Amino acid sequence: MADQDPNQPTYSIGEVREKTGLTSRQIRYYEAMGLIESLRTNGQHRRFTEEMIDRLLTIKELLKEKPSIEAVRQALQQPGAGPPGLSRKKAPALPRYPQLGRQGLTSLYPVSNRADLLAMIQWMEGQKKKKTKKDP
DNA sequence: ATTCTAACA
DNA sequence: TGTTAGTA
Repeated sequence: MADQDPNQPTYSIGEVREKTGLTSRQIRYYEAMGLIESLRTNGQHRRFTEEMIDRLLTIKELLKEKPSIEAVRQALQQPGAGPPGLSRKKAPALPRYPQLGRQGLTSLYPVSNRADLLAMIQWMEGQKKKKTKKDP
């Protein structure tokens, strides 16, 4: 069988916006809500594989029947919720932003959270540097 | 020109 | 959600 192409094509958020009909705002929001993940370039720009695009299309359809992001997230976790032919072995989609919906960390003690800890630290690093347009 | 995050409407 | 500000 053909192995997975290590150079799977990826698309910018602008291309994904055209392919899915979703706005960039929605795409980013769904990611922040943990409905989907995306790749990042060195400059933090999102990249999407075709599978991610399929998932976004699924989310788009699901939102027509499900009234909440919460409901869509649950529907996505159940097998068979997506397009036929695509089987999800895992559903690694949980909110990654400690500030928004849900939390990024569950516990500090198990060192099994290394990835989450690093992600949070990087997020905090980004916060330090950012400028607020409204300074109270 | 495009995207990113945060914040405001 | 859309839009805007200030960056990278």
